[in-house]
Amino acid sequence: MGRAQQDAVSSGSHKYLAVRDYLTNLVVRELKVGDAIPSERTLTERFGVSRMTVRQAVAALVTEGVLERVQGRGTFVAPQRMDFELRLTTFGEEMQRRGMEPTTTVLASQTVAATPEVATELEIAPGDDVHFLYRVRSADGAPMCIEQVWVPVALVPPLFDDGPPASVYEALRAHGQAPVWGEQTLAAADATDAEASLLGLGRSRAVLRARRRTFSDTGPCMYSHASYRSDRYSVWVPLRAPGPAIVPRGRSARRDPHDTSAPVAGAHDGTTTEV
Amino acid sequence: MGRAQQDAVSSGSHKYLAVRDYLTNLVVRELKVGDAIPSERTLTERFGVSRMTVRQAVAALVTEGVLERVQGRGTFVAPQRMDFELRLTTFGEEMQRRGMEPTTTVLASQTVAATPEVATELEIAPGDDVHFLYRVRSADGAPMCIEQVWVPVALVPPLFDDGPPASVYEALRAHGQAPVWGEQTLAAADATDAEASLLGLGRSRAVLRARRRTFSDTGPCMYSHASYRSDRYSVWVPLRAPGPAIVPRGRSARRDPHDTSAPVAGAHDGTTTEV
DNA sequence: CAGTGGTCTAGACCACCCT
DNA sequence: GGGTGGTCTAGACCACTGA
Repeated sequence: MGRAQQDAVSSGSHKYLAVRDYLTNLVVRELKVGDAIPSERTLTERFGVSRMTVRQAVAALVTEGVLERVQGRGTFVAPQRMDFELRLTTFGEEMQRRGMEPTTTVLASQTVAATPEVATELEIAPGDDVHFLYRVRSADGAPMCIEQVWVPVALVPPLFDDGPPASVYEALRAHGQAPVWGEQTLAAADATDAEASLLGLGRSRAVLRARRRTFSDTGPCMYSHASYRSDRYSVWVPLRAPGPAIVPRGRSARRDPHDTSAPVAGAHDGTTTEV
Repeated sequence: MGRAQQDAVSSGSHKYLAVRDYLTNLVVRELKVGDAIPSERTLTERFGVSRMTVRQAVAALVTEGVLERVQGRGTFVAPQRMDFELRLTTFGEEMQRRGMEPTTTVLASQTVAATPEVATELEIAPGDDVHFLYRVRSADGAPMCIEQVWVPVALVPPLFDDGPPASVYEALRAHGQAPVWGEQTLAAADATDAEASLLGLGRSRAVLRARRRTFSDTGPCMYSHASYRSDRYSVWVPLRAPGPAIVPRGRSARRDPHDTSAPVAGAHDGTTTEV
């Protein structure tokens, strides 16, 4: 390893990664929003690399939204993005970020046979065993939502061995099925009597229903229903201007470049009309 | 202009744009998902440019999610993204994409004084004149949602000169206030009597409420409320796993690189708890 | 004016995939 | 082995910004 002066943050073997990590640390540790980073030519000298290499590092952070370039002036720390997607977080994490105390009442925790709906969403056979968890989730002592969760037993047999986990996502991570992404459909609905009673609803019977599929590297790992009190919960969504969509001509007979043997999801553009 | 053989699609003066546009057309017109594009070295020869230039063009399309590179194999048309954000579209566009016939009943179209709420959202003074449009929007003849729209008169005085426009977004575009992005809060609610009657609700009184701010280059250009029938409308949202956020140390005293004199939106992560 | 990022060249070697 | 993308160099000129 004849690399002598290399920055302490050197990561891996690629030079642009060293530069990128240096910049990342700079942004996290020293700079404020609006501050300029060292110029590309400065970085070129400091790291002894060519300018294209520096630009590759900077470009990566620009793509991530961490930096922004302004021609003629420099490259600056970008104003913090407001998380341009909903995050795949647990109820507990979500509440803690808001400074609220999450609590949970478990109504049921058992193994059941997958209903057709659950089986479809989890891409398993109807009747297959699934872990089932049924909970009321509260924030600062007041009921916030009712949640039903299904996880294929075949995927993670010992998921509930230590009793119902406080966080299913945590449990999945611990068993090598870390959630990677998800999709969720939101709709308004009238609370059922059971929901109204569990949530302590008064006159207002409207609830926000979320049906969520969570995916790990290997496919769907969890399906869940949640009904939120409409007076305590809303969802913020950013909207992007529709660019002139660039869409390929059709599906090729060839396989995917990666062997994503699962069927490719069709076009989807956010809103859904159910007729 | 001594540019002789240049591709017919040549756009602007930059070479990488010519390559990018060539590839865009290729994807739109000839290729299917999973097809390979010409190799980088092939493009190098075909356009008489260096490889870095070709890579810049390809990189742009990879960033957009149109292409994906696979080392050792080639670059391929990516499976169609399922629009990883809600789109900023008009009601009409939305319905037409679903093959439904949109119709509109205008209940009111006038100039009114901004209420405190509207003024706040539009960043104008309470009492300032705003264009106001109040409509019932239907799909295939059945009421779908009720919509109220406010646009500052000072921003686009002649907006309603030709009567209420079929599409406010179109009208804004025509008057140099093209919508660029937006933000929207979704919540469930119980329909008011007026809403129930206009939407033709039966027993189900739940509606999905969307409060939306739409921004043009210069700031907020439109504020709107919409109440959707819960039995005909739901929203699909993708969920990304929370990455290790890279966050700058704090706000700099300096001004933004661009003179975004509007205050920077605070951190936001999708869900909102209203207490 | 000097300094910045934006574009571009004409090569090079490497890691990886497929045959 | 031959082709692909991934990384990298050491320059160059341009467009734009700010003093």
